[in-house]
Amino acid sequence: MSEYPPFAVTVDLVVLTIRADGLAVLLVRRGVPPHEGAWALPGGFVRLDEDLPRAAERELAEETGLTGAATHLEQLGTYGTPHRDPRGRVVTVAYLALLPDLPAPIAGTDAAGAEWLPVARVRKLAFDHDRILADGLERARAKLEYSPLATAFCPPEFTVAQLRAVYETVWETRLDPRNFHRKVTGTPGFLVPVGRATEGERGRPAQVFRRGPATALHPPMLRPTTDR
Amino acid sequence: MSEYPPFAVTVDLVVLTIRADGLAVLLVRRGVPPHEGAWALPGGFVRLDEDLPRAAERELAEETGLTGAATHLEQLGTYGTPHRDPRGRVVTVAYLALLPDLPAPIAGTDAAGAEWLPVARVRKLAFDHDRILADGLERARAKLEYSPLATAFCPPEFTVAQLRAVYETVWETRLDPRNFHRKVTGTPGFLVPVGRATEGERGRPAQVFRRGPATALHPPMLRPTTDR
DNA sequence: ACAAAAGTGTTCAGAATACACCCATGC
DNA sequence: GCATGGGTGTATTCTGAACACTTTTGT
Repeated sequence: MSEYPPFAVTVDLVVLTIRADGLAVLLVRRGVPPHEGAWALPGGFVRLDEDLPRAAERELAEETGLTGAATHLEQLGTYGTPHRDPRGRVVTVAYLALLPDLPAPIAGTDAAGAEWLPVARVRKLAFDHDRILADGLERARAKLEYSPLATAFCPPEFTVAQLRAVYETVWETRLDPRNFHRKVTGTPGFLVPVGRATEGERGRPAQVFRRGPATALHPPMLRPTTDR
Repeated sequence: MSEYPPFAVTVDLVVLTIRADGLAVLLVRRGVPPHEGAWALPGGFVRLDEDLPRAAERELAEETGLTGAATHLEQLGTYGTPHRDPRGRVVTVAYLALLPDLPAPIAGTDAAGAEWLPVARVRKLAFDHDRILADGLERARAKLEYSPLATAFCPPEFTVAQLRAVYETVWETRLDPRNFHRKVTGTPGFLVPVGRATEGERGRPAQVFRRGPATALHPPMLRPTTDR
């Protein structure tokens, strides 16, 4: 293989979650050049014997302490402009991960500087990570419409109101609670009732659901027509 | 960079067009090992100073003689399983290209063995190209719904009937010509009338259109509910 | 005149929206 | 009781499917 141009290959992660202050992305502060001190997406080099999704899972585990089971992880795109990394020719495969709001903070992380930052407050990221983050957000927003992906932001068991909060946060809109309820419970395979209700909350107790087996939503959830 | 694991990076192309016998993909017959003699997607190594989309364009030009202007080219996904190529660790960035049916056959091509093959007749491809092709087809089918991509299969000027034929071919369905006409002409930015009509065809002459400025379709075109 | 394809009008069914209203809990 | 949120019913509006029908050409 020495006859072919040698590239370095990395994976970078757009890890999104929903917190009290809105949609947040996991960022690390770079401790070494290039871009020392700048915020960046978590990521790292792919090992020679390692599959790409596995490398993404490994990085995610290293940064968050999560053993990926409960999470959604999908390939977002590949970025390989020649001089995106001053160290040499680095091609990065970006992955999008969606996590529920974690009760425990990030534990056992490599990068001591890892932090959740509300996406609205993200400024200048290292390399081309601004672009990658923007693509990840766009992907997430779009996929809420026609896939059951919103459940990836929820814990294993959740209420319709929690799910609605996900949509409202990611889309930055308000949705009618009554029509939303009818729609999600009426979409086959989206939600399966656990048969239990919440207790100790204000107001009437809510039914508890788990994610259903559907992989696509028919009909899709529709964003209010802001004529995007 | 010598401290990081060296990868080879290639681009592979899923080039689709529509011909009299249906949806067809551009394939080359491999002249050298591995998989010598097998059909494969066109592609090749990315140069060290070359951007990824540019590498894809270059390969497309080499295989088809096209100077990409008129075509649609988008990144499809990246495939990097450790042993997908027996020569070493090769990560390939796949691109999806959609072309109108070319009046001239493929000229000035490198790979003498390049040929259009109806997608229904494709059998065993080299490497993991079966998977890449399947992903490309799925992407194309899905994007016809919510993007004006179907026009990429048409020449610069075309009729509603030609556009409908694209949908019917890619989706393998029949669409009602009358409702289809109303729908596409009523979707803002999809089509712009040239102000001319066809001549010398059977039946009433058809208005001629060009692709409009829209990048997404609202409302989307809907596949007949085969309950995918 | 006839066949063929383009394009329009009309009807009907189902989906989205808006919102009145009732239900079940904590305080 | 009252506030709070969960959930249902219903009228209205909009969209898509079905299809009868008219228009404009070639033969």
